[in-house]
Amino acid sequence: MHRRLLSWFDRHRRDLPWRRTKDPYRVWISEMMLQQTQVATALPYYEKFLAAFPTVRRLAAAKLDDVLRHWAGLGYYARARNMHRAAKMIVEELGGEFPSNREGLLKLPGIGPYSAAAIASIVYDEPAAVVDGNVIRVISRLFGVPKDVTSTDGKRTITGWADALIPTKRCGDFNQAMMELGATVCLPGSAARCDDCPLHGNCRALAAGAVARLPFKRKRTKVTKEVHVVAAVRRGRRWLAVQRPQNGLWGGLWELPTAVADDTVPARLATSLAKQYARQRSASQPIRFCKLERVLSHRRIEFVGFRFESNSQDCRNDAKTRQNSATPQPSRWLTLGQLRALPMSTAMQAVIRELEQATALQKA
DNA sequence: AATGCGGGGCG
DNA sequence: CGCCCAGCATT
Repeated sequence: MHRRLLSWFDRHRRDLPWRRTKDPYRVWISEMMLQQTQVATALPYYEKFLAAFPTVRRLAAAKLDDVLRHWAGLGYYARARNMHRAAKMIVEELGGEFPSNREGLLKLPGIGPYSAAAIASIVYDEPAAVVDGNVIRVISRLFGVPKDVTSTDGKRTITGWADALIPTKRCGDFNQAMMELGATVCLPGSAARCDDCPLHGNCRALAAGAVARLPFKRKRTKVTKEVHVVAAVRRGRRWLAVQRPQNGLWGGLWELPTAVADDTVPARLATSLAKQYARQRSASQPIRFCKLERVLSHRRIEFVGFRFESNSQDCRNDAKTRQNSATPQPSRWLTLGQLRALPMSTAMQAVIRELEQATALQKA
């Protein structure tokens, strides 16, 4: 496999300016530019940047504004700021010499696992495997990795394969070949050009007809964050429970009066909830009894619960479902035991457990 | 483990 | 236009 890949690389490698040198400074600049950035985008910047800052000492001596000016348009400007800082560190602390191994490179700002391995392997021939987006794609297909590559476990698996594959000779070329394959042949989705791939005989995804589906990535269901305010209103031994609307989240389940917090202060929102559902003109001082988080498939909800003491005596209508214009949802005054018998989301069950503990503590 | 950080390419 | 791409630092 190494032989096939490297001979393919020898024949098909793109002639890129940073491949004509083993100067660590120039390789470093290229690797910084290529983070999250395609070759075609970085290309016009590379020579101009090096013309302005031909050595690490010149870069270190430059004004940050000047460095940023030459970076303008490339994006992720922290890369330029980190490069400037790293250049100063190299000049002032390392006598102008680049760290000559992965370990030392990793200490520089802006150089993480990928860049450290890339520079160490290309410049110093250190057998450190790179894992970038291209390598993730190639390896996930080659070995048919069924795991979500955005997860810690999936990333560990890919890195494990990469470390196992890295040869002791031509390490830099091997790394570049893997990335080149991903960038030009083993393309995302159905753009993959498997007919042209030097490893098509080794590829489990190709054999299984799964190329277009790999690498597997968890759907980025954008998780929205919400704060739900809960009002626990007590009259003697009974608490006010309401039923949620039939449609939507937790449709038809019961709960303590709850509302999605907007900009208002949670305690104020809870107070207005308490007044509305208990049909009172005023409410007691809110006492916070819980703050807990529940993660659903598409949202992360923080429940903030407040307890209220109601002074009205009218609390014996527990069995009856009540309807009125102010509270369109059915509501009941119930003991904790009765409350537990109602269908409720696990989130609301957790809130009520907190409520029980808080009131038990209060008695004790 | 989640989030912010740009800009380019795609359909 | 919205969606996908994907290293590092920070929290």
